[in-house]
Amino acid sequence: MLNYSEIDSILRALVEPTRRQILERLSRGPATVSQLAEPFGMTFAAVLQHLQTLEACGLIRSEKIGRVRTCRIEPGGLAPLADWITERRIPAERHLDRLGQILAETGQSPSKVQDQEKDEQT
Amino acid sequence: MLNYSEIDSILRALVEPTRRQILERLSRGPATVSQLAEPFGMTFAAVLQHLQTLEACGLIRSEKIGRVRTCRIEPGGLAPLADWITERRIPAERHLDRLGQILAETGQSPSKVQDQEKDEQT
DNA sequence: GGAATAGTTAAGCATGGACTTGAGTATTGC
DNA sequence: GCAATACTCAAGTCCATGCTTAACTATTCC
Repeated sequence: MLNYSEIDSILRALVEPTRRQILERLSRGPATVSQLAEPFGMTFAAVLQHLQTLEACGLIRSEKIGRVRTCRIEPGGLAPLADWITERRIPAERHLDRLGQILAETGQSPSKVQDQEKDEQT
Repeated sequence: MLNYSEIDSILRALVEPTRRQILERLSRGPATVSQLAEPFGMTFAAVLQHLQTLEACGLIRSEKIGRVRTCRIEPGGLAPLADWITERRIPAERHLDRLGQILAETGQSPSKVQDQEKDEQT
């Protein structure tokens, strides 16, 4: 089973538009904190907080050489969320398949079919 | 290009743990508002607000028959987010591939390779 | 028709998180 | 050494959002 709080921290990181923009910028190549802060109409400190959030949940990685910190995408960072989505899409689609199948076979009312499916929750 | 605010509304919906739990419950089959509210230690009205949020961004669908509203998963609801993730993973991985390739071919320092890649931003 | 049920809406409170300010530290260039 | 650069940290403000309460509507059962 997947780590619940990992998904939580990734979603909390991605929900902020500025952080998504930072990710887009970094997906085109590494950048320093100054370079990342420059295009945004906000303070250096604010961007730094976003970077810390992104790094804390494993979406980016950074390395400080001298006084310069360079940030880059953590390649597998989005994998947990991608997996979470996959896990939630498959049951939903299987459910639909079974529903359609049973309806076609028996011609029962949808409510009766739903009652049947309740019993098979795994 | 993908609709920016669609991703935004989906992420805002998913970031709330209660709403993710509601989705998990619904992925096992349809449920009424009362049924969905029951397991949560919060008021009916609060759960209703979550349901409205989920429906507004296309993650669930609901239908009212008589005085009972039945909710179910909207099968394609997570697709825009899944696509967004895919689009962001591929460039990141391609970048890594190119970096490795160039390093292997030329034996240059990583910083020089990064400078080259900056110029080819599309 | 009237009570019970199922849901809906609006207003207000409380908390979390984004952002700013301002002060501080480490590194580099002269 | 000292000024400039690049970043770091802490405290405080402000606003969005989750939750509650309370009043309301529509439907069903007797």
